[in-house]
Amino acid sequence: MSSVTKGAATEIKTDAKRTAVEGKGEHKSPSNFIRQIVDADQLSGKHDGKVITRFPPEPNGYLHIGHAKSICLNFGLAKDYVGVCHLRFDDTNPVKEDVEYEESIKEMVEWLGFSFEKNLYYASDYFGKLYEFAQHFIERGLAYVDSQSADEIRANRGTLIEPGTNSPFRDRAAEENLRLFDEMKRGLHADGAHILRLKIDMASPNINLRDPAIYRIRHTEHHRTGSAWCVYPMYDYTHCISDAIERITHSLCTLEFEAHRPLYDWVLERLVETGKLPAPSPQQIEFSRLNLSYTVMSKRKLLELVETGLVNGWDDPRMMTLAGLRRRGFTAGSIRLFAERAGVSKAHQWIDMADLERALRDDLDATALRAMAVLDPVRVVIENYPEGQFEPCSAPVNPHDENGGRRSFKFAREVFIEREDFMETPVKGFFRLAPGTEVRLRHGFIIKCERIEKDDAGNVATIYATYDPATKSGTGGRNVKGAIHWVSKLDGIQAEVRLYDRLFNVENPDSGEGDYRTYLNPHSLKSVTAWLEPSLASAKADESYQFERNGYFTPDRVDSKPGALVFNRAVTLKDGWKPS
RNA sequence: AGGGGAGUCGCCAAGUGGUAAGGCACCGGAUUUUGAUUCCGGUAUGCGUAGGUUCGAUCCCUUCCUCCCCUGCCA
Repeated sequence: MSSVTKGAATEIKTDAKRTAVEGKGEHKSPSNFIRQIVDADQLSGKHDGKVITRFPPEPNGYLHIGHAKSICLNFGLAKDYVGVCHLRFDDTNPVKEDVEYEESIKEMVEWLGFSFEKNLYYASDYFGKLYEFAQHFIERGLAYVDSQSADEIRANRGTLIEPGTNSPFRDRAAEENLRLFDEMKRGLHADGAHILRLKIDMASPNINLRDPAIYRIRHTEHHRTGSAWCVYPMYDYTHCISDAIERITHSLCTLEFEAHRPLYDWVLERLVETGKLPAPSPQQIEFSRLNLSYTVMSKRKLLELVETGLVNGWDDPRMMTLAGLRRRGFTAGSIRLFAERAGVSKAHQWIDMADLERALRDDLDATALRAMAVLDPVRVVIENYPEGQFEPCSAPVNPHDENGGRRSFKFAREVFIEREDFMETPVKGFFRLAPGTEVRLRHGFIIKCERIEKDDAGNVATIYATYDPATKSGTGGRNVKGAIHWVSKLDGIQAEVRLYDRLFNVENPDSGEGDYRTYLNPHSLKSVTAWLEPSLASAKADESYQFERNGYFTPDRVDSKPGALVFNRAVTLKDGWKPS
């Protein structure tokens, strides 16, 4: 039987491969071990051909790039198999959760391009059912109320190499357990006075099976159920049951839950065998977490960065939160592309920040609107161009889109160019502007540097040049090797541009050697006043621009206002110039 | 009386008995009014290690090594 399954699965795989090669339209994701499991289940008809996954965040913080991987995996898998993916809030611990987080999570999942309108669930909606099931476990002698203190329980749990010892309350009669559990629920006991535990095996080599706690007393308002409950179910007990209630077929989670799977299965098996839950049960499958170089990802550290003011909030453009990435100028498409390129496996994944940046460039090159902007301006005076006149110039809004229209700007006597596009004594291979040499002002004319003027500090203050009237862009005249961007003083506008760099200056600030905060990059944010071409005056947040030869920029969704624009640099363009 | 996982190119990652896909990075070359993009071409005699089985091993068996996770009334 297994060989039949295997052979057929191979055929399907071959099919998928052919589609990927031939298919111009629908994009097939690459194979991975999870898809193999799903393929096998499809073949055996285990779930009647259905694929139902879920993304189950606890609303206790903001989503980051690591969550994006999980979101793309779960929603992507459902989409590819014509199934559905639930968004389920795992809201079982009211002391840590808040609607603010819930709203942010929903917003970000939607932003990433995934829909959950008809598939929004809450673990808290199952509190009633979960409580009934707990009584059921008690009645069957599979759960008991433990009245030991937290310290005692910890001490009796044993260690990694020594078995635990049974609680003195382990053999309480079912009736008494039921009564106590009811009292716990009715608020008759203080936090910590009692706890409900599954009765499994205190000597199990898997510590998760040493009578795990499944209900604790918490006299706390829950953001959805208010004060209806004062006992709250715990993760291991809640998650598997929630999955089963929703008929999740494949429950994907990260590697650290591997040791919890036997518990996941234990709970469900016992509920299925008495008909409390339907078969087949969902299957938990673990994959490796995403780690990114030059950043930290743990909720605790992210929170610390925000609270100590090391960054400006959860949506600081340097943060790897989804809110931060969006504000920085990352597109949803680029994050989906990144997640797909990263892939899924059980091996530890250490991905370079450069890969994220590369995905953004790849996504934006095709669609970003083009404009010229001079970030570090130096003045150029065209001495043979009369004052008070101008020459209209234009350029495609997007060179990859012939129907995208054109933008206009004016060439005039005074323009600004990038300081780094001029060298007084050019190194070998430099083909921009230098004394006596020519360069093209992109979309404009060829100019020649005649002489320069310096300020008291010895910096170039003004470049005096002449232009060749016969070389206007598009007229088919002669050309030169270099072309640089520029903005004329006549119609250019000024704006703040924020230049971001990685937040940390070491690959793994989390390595454990010293405080990660000592590795903060002091130059992660630099603000400049730039000259922009006039078409940028109407730029809006959520629009991505390529500042030609510079990088991709987007108006800051918080600080940018009409007339007082603020742009964020999401990423630079690749710079292939290496002086040699 | 510990248990559970992972090791395939610089970074990811397919393949799982028939002689190492792909992406990113990198290196050439072509085109280019963005030193971008695009396009062509190149890049693992090798799959942590040492043995074994086999006509044939990344894949099966055994040894060893390295790394990660688990002792919350967090998820």
